[in-house]
Amino acid sequence: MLHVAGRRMRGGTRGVMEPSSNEYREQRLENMKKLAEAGQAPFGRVFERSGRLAEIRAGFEENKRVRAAGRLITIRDMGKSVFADLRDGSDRFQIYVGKKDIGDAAFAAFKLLDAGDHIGVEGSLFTTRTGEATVRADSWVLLAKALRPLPEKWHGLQDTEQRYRQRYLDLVANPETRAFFDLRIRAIREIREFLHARGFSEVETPMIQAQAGGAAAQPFTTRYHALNRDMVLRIAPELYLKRLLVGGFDKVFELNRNFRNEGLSKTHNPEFTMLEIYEAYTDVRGMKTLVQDMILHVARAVLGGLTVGGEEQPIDLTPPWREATYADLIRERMGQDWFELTPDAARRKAEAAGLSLDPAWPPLLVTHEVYEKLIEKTLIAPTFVTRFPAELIPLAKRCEDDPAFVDVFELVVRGQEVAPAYTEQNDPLEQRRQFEIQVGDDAEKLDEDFLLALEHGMPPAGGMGVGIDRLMMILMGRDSIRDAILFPQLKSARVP
RNA sequence: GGAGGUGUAGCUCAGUUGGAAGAGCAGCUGACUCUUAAUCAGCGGGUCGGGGGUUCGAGCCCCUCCACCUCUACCA
Repeated sequence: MLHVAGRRMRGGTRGVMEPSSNEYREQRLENMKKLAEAGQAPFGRVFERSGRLAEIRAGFEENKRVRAAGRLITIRDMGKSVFADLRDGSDRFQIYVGKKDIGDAAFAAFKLLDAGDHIGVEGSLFTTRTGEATVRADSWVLLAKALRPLPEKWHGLQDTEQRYRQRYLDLVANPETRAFFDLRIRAIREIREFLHARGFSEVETPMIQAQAGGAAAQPFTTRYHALNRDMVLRIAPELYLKRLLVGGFDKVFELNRNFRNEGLSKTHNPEFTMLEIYEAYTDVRGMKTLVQDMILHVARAVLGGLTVGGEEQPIDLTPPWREATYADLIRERMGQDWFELTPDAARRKAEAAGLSLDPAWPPLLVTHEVYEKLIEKTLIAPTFVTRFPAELIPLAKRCEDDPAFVDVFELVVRGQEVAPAYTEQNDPLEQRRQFEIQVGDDAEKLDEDFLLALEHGMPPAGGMGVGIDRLMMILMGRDSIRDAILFPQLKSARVP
């Protein structure tokens, strides 16, 4: 086996990813052997450090004794002295290893180290002639040998496939990747704190369910052996969160993974992180305030301001955000008489605008295609699109003044749907009718357990879902969801 | 699922009309006690994604398979 090295797998015979023997690995194995002979165990154990490198930097004092640990990133060998950079999860820090300081044997052994190795050093802090804070080592210990080289230091790791398959290399080699995920982590923490501060309880509901509900998507199926039956992974937590409303949780949220059995695209990953929020005794207008406040809070906390999305296409989140009805947006794009046109005339007009339409589609779907293909992607600044046709959304309540529409909004930013919110349907009889329309003749698919819960009385409530991966894409100006997820789904490189 | 693009050294990339596979970084050897992409001298390193074909000759042309990227389809 040659050269696989985690890069492209060999074609036709899809090899299981296995260690390749190459020159680099052989050399490092040789160095490891020599280090062991010099008394350095290649895979060490605990090393008590004075602090992370950022803490050592913050507490810098000339001649202060410190113990520092990290990964060797670069090594600048000057002969009888060596400068090298250590990196840990917090910072980069320079160390200096001088032959006179450390002794001939330890110095010779130090030269057997390779970039990528983890070491610990003990020594005193000083400032170099060029003004850089540095640890002058008087002893060092190997903590872990790296048998493979890290990606190159200038260009980092560019190969998209390798960046996703071996994300750890991307994280080591490309600081901006690490920075993105640090911000994602921070944003999620801020969302939780924001909701906790407003009295919401975070809950966990089943991911393995007998029946998929709460959205219209294909589920992943799985087999529960002990019960001898097929189960599905949830496509949404909605119906369980509503059961909790019945049970008396009047402010709840869940922030976790959903699974949808769909194709991959730059905006779709089959498992994605979703925030769902339900609050009793409010409605979609309560959700509007909540989501706006929440996104503003996250933007301020994580990015320090309300201009988001990076430099290429900055988006100003300063409120108030635009609000427009679905029908008005359609009329704005397709003409004021759109809803008075005959179905044929509307169809011709949509086709003239560049859409290709399925002949079987009723007027409602033709109109919705106009919205999805011609309008949504043009909404760059945050926009609440309200009052969708009732047929499209079976889990929401009708508008009080016009039952043809439901009392909902969809928050669209940068042409992407970020957060749908509803005044939730709490009438069990009406909910049953909607489900019956949805499932048609297949009565077995009716979620009787959920309807039973509703019959015990669900308080009126506002509910909302926020796609966290897409929210991060918008905040950070990334075009691909694969850049927003640590380990995005890829086709397998392994033999089944 | 469909269309297009891409795949060359560990990494980042060149490679002309089909005519002897290259550079930088990394690696190895040597020099060098304040470097910052250290510097200087020298040396190795290739299944050109896999398989098949055309040709005197293929990294380059053809077929096929694999992966990634983009568009598209599916997706409330």
